[in-house]
Amino acid sequence: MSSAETDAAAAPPGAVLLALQRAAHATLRMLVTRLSGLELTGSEINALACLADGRERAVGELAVLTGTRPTTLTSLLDRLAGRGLVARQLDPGDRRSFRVSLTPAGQPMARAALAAMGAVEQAALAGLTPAELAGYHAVVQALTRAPHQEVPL
Amino acid sequence: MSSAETDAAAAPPGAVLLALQRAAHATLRMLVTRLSGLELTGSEINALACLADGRERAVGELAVLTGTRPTTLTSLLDRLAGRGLVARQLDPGDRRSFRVSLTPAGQPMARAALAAMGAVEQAALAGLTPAELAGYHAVVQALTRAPHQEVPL
DNA sequence: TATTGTTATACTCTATAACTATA
DNA sequence: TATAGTTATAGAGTATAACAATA
Repeated sequence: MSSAETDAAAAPPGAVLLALQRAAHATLRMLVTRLSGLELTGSEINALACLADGRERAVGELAVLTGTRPTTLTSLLDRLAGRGLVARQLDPGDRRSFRVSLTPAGQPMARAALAAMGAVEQAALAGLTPAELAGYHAVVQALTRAPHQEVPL
Repeated sequence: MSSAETDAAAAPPGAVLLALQRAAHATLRMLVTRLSGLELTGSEINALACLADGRERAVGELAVLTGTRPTTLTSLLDRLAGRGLVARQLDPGDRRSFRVSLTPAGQPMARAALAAMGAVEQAALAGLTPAELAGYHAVVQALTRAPHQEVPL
């Protein structure tokens, strides 16, 4: 009974997060390369892909989806809005909040961003099993939701 | 026979990479928070953790390990060297190349960085199975090694 | 000629804190 | 009082191209 639980995070400590950083950097560069014709940065691709389903989101919601902070999104959205790809509208229900949405010009860009992600995934994961993919999602979700605690040294 | 292969990258396209970005951002912030007493950025933590085993590495090797570019590492290593945490020495075997190593002051910092990664992993992954973790590593490695091709739109 | 790493430049990402407006 | 988001500022990350030294 001990091995299943104690081995879960075993192997060299840090290997999970080091591999995560490498993969995140590598794939983001792949996306920027694939979409180089669109002149988008990695974070812009990430944000557009999160909006590709056509649903409006508050800035804070988009920050959660992209893994960034609202502060970061302000300038990123300024840039996308300046290019006419997204629009910000006051939320009538809570007028402190903005609803971010794709413009007609932004929709194909967002779909292209999401499609590029799908293409990278297909190219990379063709030989893997559904069980491996399910394990991946379980681990990544657990990491994302991990306690964000400060631990004094 | 179709499902195992066709489903590997199925589910919403982009879900794998979007989740990867969220997890990478979230965990990096956890590490910075945990190690806030050490005044290290996320990339510095990542680089130090890669050096924590005590082995010297060329700048290019460290770039591969961290998922960054040599250009990025130059200023990062300048900063760590300025704080006396790492040293760069000419490689006698290839005098174009630098060997990067931890100083005595850098070693405990690097060990702390790696230990923080291990702590986040343990906190997050306690309930997961070895099979899930193995699936995670398979997916992340496949993503990292994916073809880095440019695909015209 | 090709490669390693740095330098220079410009832009993007990020964190912090202060601020506005709204709840 | 608390929250959503922006603004301001400063520092860190990134890509590109040009460069030096070495292979």
